[in-house]
Amino acid sequence: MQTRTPTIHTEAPDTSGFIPRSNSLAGSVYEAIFAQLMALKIPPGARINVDHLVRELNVSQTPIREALGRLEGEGLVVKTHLIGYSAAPQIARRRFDELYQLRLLLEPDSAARAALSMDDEKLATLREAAGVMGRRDGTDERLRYSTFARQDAMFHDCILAYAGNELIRETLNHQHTHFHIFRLMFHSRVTEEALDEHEALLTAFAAGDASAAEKAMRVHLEHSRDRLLPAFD
Amino acid sequence: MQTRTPTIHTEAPDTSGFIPRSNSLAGSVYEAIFAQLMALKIPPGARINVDHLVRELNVSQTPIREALGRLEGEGLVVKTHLIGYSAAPQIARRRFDELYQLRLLLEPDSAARAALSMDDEKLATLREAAGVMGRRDGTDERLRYSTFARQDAMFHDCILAYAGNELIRETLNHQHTHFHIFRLMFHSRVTEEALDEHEALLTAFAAGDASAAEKAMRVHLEHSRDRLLPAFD
DNA sequence: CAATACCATATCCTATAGGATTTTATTCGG
DNA sequence: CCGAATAAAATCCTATAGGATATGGTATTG
Repeated sequence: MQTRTPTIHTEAPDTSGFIPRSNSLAGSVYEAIFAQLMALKIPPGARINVDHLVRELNVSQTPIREALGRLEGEGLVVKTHLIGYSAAPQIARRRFDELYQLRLLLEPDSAARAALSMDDEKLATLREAAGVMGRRDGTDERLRYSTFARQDAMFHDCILAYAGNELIRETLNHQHTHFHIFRLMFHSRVTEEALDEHEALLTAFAAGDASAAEKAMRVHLEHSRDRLLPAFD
Repeated sequence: MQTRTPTIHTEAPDTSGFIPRSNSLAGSVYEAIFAQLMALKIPPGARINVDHLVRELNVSQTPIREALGRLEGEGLVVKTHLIGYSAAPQIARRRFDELYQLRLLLEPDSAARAALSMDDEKLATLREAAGVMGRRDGTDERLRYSTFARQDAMFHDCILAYAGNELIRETLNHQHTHFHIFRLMFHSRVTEEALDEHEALLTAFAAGDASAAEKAMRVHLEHSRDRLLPAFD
């Protein structure tokens, strides 16, 4: 039949010179739902109706179920038999503490390793990501936070990349997905402190000082945690 | 129509007093494929034919695709558009190193925390899991390894449970899945050393000595890594 | 003999239809 | 007025069918 006209061709531009395998419908659906989760269009805990998605994305049920299964495997979605899918529940206080405990075990060490392998090019990239130049005021609060969140995530991810352990990087990025949703829910205000802490890290990196980088990262994470903690009141 | 008779009723006994929602077909299929992966019935890198599974499990394609999607989200299965699904490739040397680096960052700390919250009951459970009594010889090599692998996994998981951080526990268990497959591929022989190292940990736990437990775990992991390293030659 | 083109098969991908179960709304009785 | 039972609707779950694409073998040609 094939009378329908899928409206969600994401079609990644495949920069890395591979065979341009056009992505499957299931893959496109996955990205679409993922985006909705990240943008809080589907809030935490809300039910996800398959039929609605059928009409909205103009695609049949099968690829949607496949995509939802994948999201379930990643922990972003929960399935209950004969009830259906729903977005993963809001992060709880306990999980929040556990996450920062995990970050404190992994990221300071990664900062130290990154410091040891630092060079001018990497440093420049980090400076860019740190958003030192992003201190402009006057923009509205929402855009301001959105910019900061992206920069902060990029900054930390760069450090993990330079540390050289892809497994740790993937692990933390995975958790960051949940974390991002949490932060969005609370519209946590951006403080200038975070940027100062980033600069402290940059200074350590510039000097190639591993132990200083480790310590700076530890301080940064602890402050970050304390800044977000009031959200649970 | 429903003329078929599914042959894979796993039907978990739901010990934890919840509503006895009989698990969905997709869930049963997931468990069946998962078991085949863990038992190396589907070796790493091998292609996974959906039609074969249809005939083998006597179930239609849809729940199979949903289950495969979930396995993909967990990283145990890889999908290539218009090619199909295949089991995740064998763990590479690099990933092996990264895994032990991750474990060395997380598990010693967990051992220390577990030591602090130790009591008689937990200690008894750990002794049980440590397999101190499992030193019997005479059994065949294969069963012997299988027993050890299960005990070792249980032992480490118990420690993580007592450490109190569920997120870390989940993270490591997730990785352990891949690791298990790796170990099975190489039929790595069980040495008595591992059991000695477990006993050293138990001693530290019995004394409630956090730093001793941390150190013992670090030593155990490093030795474990070195014992498996020859597999890459 | 080697390389290329072509065709048949296998496999994947998507769409549609129908049965099973839960949820919700309505009605009746206390 | 409240609670329980019943009926209807919504939703999920599974099965089947057909189109699209890749793979592998065979024949043909240089």
